[in-house]
Amino acid sequence: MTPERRSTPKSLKTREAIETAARELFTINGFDRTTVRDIAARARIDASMIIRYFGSKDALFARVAMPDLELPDLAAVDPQTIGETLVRHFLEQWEGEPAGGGLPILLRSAASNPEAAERLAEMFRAQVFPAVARVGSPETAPMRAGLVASQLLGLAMTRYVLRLPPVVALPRDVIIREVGETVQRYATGGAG
Amino acid sequence: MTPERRSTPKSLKTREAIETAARELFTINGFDRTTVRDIAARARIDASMIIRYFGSKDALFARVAMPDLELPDLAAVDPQTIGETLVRHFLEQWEGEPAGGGLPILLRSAASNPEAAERLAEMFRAQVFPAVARVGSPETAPMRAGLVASQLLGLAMTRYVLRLPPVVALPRDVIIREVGETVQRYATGGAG
DNA sequence: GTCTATAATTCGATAGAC
DNA sequence: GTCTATCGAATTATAGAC
Repeated sequence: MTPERRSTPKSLKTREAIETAARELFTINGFDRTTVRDIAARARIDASMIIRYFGSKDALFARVAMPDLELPDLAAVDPQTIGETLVRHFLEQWEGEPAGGGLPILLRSAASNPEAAERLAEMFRAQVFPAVARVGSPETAPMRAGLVASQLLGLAMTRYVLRLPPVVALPRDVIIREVGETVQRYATGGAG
Repeated sequence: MTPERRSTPKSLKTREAIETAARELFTINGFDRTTVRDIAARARIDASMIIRYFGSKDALFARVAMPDLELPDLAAVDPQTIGETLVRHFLEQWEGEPAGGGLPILLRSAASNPEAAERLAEMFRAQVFPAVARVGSPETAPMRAGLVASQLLGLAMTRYVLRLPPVVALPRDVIIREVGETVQRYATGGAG
């Protein structure tokens, strides 16, 4: 009997082990400082398997660095709490699952990897901009979304990448309140 | 006659050529993606000269990546305009001189280079924190300074590193007004 | 499907001639 | 003071045995 063609458990397990190890190391050290050998060692397989399964280091990175904010429908929430909702969701995305959602990977690598930077920009354009556009004047939407992005990315940079002590120490509810107020003002164009 | 010992014009010129090239490339590509050969080629000298003059690539990076915000004395300005003052100064620091002040270098490399990250954090701790501490309750100073840092770094990331189009397109006075209002609230603890 | 062995580059850094 | 030549280590990726 030939083995079932629709699923190969052994190789699937190896693939997932590689992807998990890659996500963890890319998140911690960024693209440049993560080697194929490091990933292989963590996944407890041989380095050549990574090339065999994914073709190249770049292809593996592209595979595991596909963030999705999975933003809630902002039209359904109270317009007065849009800021807090965005910040809360953003925090959960970062701190939720291990190696949260591909976003940390991109932020780590965006500064020195043009492809990662483009992908991060694209994610904001595709997910944050439309959400913000819905709650204010269309003509100021790009500006408002850009300001929202600047605050959210700055929060992530200082809290998760730079790990500035006072920002790391901030309780989650304080961040949601304080930064939420800023995002609220940016998103709704409080100053016109 | 022995040549004057106190100054060696030839070597000084070479040193400066190396430092200038290094600043430019570190700013564009970050630490990891900049090779000593790249720097040598841009400075139009041999790669071995860089090691001879600076000892190592790390030492050269440390030499050219020493940012100084040169913040104005915030005690001397109107407390109601501290936010705008901080943002305006921050923008001028970035956009002023070529390869503005070492700050872009650090931001490019901070995500994947722990030493650069530590140095960037130290710069904020040494220069932004005291300035913010002066205009509000001492016990909330770290939190307020951290929030200020998050917004300023996020602005830099989106405008100069990621180059998000709507943030790049923002006129300088709009940034000073909008982001300045946020920084003002963070710095003075507007929400308690 | 997995591993050993290695090719082909590229890196930072060194030695020494001139 | 500058360059040529090169070392030794590390990198991604490949070829082929089992």
